[in-house]
Amino acid sequence: MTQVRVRFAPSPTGFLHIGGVRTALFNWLFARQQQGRFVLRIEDTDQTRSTDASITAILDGLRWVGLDWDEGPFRQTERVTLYRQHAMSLFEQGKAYWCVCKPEDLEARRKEAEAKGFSQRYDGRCRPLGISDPPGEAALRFKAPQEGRTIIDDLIKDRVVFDNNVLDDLIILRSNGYPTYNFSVVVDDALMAITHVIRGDDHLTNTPRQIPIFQALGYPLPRFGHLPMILGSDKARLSKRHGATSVIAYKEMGYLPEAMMNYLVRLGWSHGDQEIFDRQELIAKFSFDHVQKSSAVFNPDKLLWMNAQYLQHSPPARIVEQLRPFLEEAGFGDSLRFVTQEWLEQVVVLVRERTKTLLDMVNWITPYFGDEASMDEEATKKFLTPSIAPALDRLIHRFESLSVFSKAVWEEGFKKVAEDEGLKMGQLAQPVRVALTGRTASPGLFEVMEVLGRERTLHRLQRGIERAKSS
RNA sequence: GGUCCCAUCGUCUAGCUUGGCCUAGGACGGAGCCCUCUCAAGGCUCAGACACGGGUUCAAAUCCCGUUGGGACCA
Repeated sequence: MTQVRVRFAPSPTGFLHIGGVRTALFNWLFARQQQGRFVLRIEDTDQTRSTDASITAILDGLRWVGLDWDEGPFRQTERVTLYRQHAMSLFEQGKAYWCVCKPEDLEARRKEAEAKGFSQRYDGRCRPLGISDPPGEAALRFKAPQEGRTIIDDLIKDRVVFDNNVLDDLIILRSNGYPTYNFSVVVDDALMAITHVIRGDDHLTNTPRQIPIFQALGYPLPRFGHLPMILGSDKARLSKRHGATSVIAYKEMGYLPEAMMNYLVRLGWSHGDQEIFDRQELIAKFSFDHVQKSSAVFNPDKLLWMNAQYLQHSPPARIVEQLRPFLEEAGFGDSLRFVTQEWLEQVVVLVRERTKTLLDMVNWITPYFGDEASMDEEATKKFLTPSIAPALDRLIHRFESLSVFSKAVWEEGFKKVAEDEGLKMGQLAQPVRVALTGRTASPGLFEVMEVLGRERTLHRLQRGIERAKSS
């Protein structure tokens, strides 16, 4: 059994998008499951569109989601001589020929063929010429097979059959000396000994063009697997107008990479009814048998739900780790120096079931920093009225008289005061909530007190009374 | 235009290989109820799909053919 080798081969023409991440993920999962190798290759031969910034963005994106590669990143621009050598070797073996057709002539002939309703492929007129030393501008064309059929036993689509007579002699080396996409891919996949080419199904029709090149070059064929595309809500290919498509944008919006991965893997793959998978489970359970053949619509709502699930169930320490940069960003850098990891974890547990992103979480955590809570005007006006002041005052005295500070004891004290004042739980709870957090919505009151601590709880209640009296 | 791919709730999907257990299951989203100190979370309930038409068969979401509709690639 030879070792499984897969690759992810993005073009560095922008950020790393959702679709690319999913392709990378499926490759990565398969590699890890098979104890194979995951190779990263940057297809940057289109120099007009490729940028270094984009390469950086792609690597950052992959690192963020934790898809680590075993080899590379290799850059195609550093391998151009390799492609030329292979192209020339095909020429020397009579498997490729020089084509001196001018681009404008090709275009004219194509137009004509189109008008007459004929096939628009290259007519092969330079093929019989046998030019050995082209006079000027010339491209090298591959002699594609003209008869027979090319059969792909696809890992996902099963058997796909193409008649070879639809293939034209595609250019492998342009007149400027650069290889074309279909050629450099084959040379790389062959030389890198890729055993399984797992890519988007937009490449499915490229595959019968590539297979004969592998064969002509004398390399063994990899297996192919063509993943369905990801679409936007209007069923068109996912693009910017459907919202954020860069993974890094999701990082910035406060998504956890593990939630992103879990969401993406379920987009096209399933394991019965299971929705939540940790990484090890995914590696163990992943199988091409259960990859969907049809394309899938990206659903931001479900991703948000998935993120909320991870926020609720991940170890608090993990969330704090992911949350810290967001707190810094929000201006809590200084406050962070005065709180313990333990306290932060406690606050995370306090608020997490009402948050869906780390950004949400920052907002929910805000009231627990500092001595004072920032007061929502409307909430203050509504609940901190002069009439509630006596009850709050009584509450403070009650709390102060209690020898222990604990959730259970303070809750008991609170209920007693409410009863004595003839107030329903809710009538006293809302004013207290506003006094403690500045807001009308918060976690359970006594959990809040626990996180604030005895002194700050009393202090904020006192301030609440002042507000109530002066309103 | 040519070639190829695809087709189960609005969306992601289970089921399809090996027809019957499917009056089609789960999840997101939606509606409602319960819980409740607010907001959530959670629990329960409801609405919601086998694209269409032919076959094959005692029996089809499942097999075959066609149609329609989406999509990709080629330039």
